[in-house]
Formats: sequence, structure tokens, C-alpha cells
Amino acid sequence: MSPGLPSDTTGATETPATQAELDRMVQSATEAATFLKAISHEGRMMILCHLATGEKSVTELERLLSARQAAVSQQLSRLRAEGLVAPRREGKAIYYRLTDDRAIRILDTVHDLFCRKR
Amino acid sequence: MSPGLPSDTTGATETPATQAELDRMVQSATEAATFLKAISHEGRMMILCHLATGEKSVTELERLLSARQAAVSQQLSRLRAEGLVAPRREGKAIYYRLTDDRAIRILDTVHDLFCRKR
DNA sequence: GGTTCATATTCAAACTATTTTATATGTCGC
DNA sequence: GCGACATATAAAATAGTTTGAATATGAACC
Repeated sequence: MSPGLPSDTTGATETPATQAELDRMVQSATEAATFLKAISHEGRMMILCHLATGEKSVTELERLLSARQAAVSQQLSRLRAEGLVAPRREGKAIYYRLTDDRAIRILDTVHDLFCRKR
Repeated sequence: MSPGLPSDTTGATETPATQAELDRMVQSATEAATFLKAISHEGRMMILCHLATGEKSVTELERLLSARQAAVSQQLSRLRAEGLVAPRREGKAIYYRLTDDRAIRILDTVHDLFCRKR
């Protein structure tokens, strides 16, 4: 059963990769993939982009996304669970804001790549 | 039915957002989300990272990921479909390499954020 | 306390993605 | 051409995600 011994039998391209390194890599990759999955969704991406320009209430987001209340609320709940946004109540309304710098960093790169086309 | 008129009724935080702008935004968000989905998977992320250090054959990748042949091959096929990698045959083996600069850019940011912790 | 507005939660249905198993294709050496 | 190796593809089985409808909660106002 034991799959990976440290021994390197393939001499092809550069690959230091001791088992310990590979293990750390798997862990980072899993974390990163989980994080990116939270972002990889049209609606959630739009929410994050809108929040990048400042706090918004759920109603405002509904309008900006032309999406239903429940859908927006669920997307927000996913983002909240992932720690990317946080709510603040003000009277009846609830305002959301970005709370994770990593989200901002990625969004920034994504913006560069997909919005500022040429 | 028509959901969004350009008129701004919510005076809260800054939001220029004409309908045309929102439409472009939806399109970019959709593109970006599709792209990120291709990356947001532990196995595919690992493949991309390994390829970032140079071409690798499918067999090498199987070993590096401790994953089955079919699984790796399918992940590669997804990445190929998305235009992120390209194959090159050399005898029996097939070597893959990164082909999309955007993947490299994102991977770079991700690496910064999740691997070089601190 | 009741009504209304804003938001959240629940649960099932519909959909999409991933893994597994089996089989196919292409290349090499004989 | 045959057998072995490397890779790909297909189909079925599973798992995970997203949406929709209905309902719940909480604050404000009367």
C-alpha cells in the first residue's frame, strides 16, 4: 500500500520533492483550493467585487446582482463561513464588508487578468 | 420583469454601476469564475505547481501526487480543455507544460498567500 | 402586541464534478 | 504482428454544490 518513498527513480526534469515537502505541498494546495472554491462562483465573485468598493447592504447587493434575496443571502453565508466577509447590523439592514486580505489580493490579480483587458 | 434601471435609489456607499457596467462585470466575473474553478481543486493545483518548475510526464505526476493514472489523466484533460497546459509526445511518454500566463500569475499570488506563510 | 421590512435558515430537488473501473489507443522493441 | 508500457477515454457510481420554495428571526414603528 505505501505509495511514496523518498527515492527518486525518474530523472527527467528538476524535482527536489522529498516526501515531507510533498506533504506540505498537499496541505497548502488543499487550503488554497478550498479558499479559491469559495471565490470561484459568478455570484460570489460579484459580491466580493462590489464589496471591494465599500460596504453594501444585502438589499443593495440583490439589486446589483439582479438576484433573489435567498440566493444572495446564501452566497453571503458561504463567504461568511469562509471568513471572507463580515456583517454589521444597522437598524433593519445588514451591511457586509470584506475581511480577508487574501481575498483582496486574489481579486486584485483576477481584476488585472479578466477586467482590465488591454 | 426588467430588473435594473440605471437610477440609483440607495444612497449608501459609492456605487457608480450603470447597467452597462454591471453587464460587463457579470461577464468578466463569469469568465474569471470558470477559470478559477479549473484551478480550485487540490489535484489540479498540485499539477500546476509541479509544472511550474518544469515539464513533467504523466507518470512523474502520478508519482508526485500519489494518484492513479486515470485520475491524473482526467485532471490533465480538464486543464488541457481549459487551455492551461499542453502535451508534447516523446516516445511513449507525454510531457505536459504550462501554457497560460494567467495561470502562472494566479499561482504566484496563491503561492505567496498559502505557501510562503509568514 | 401586531404588522412590515430586511435578512437568514432549512430542506429537498436539480445539477455539476470527481472517482473508479474497465477498456481503448498509440508507441516501442522484438 | 505481438506483447508491454504510457496515456486517454467512457460509463457508471458517488459526492458535492446550487437553487428554489417555504418558513423563521429580528428590528422598527404604530
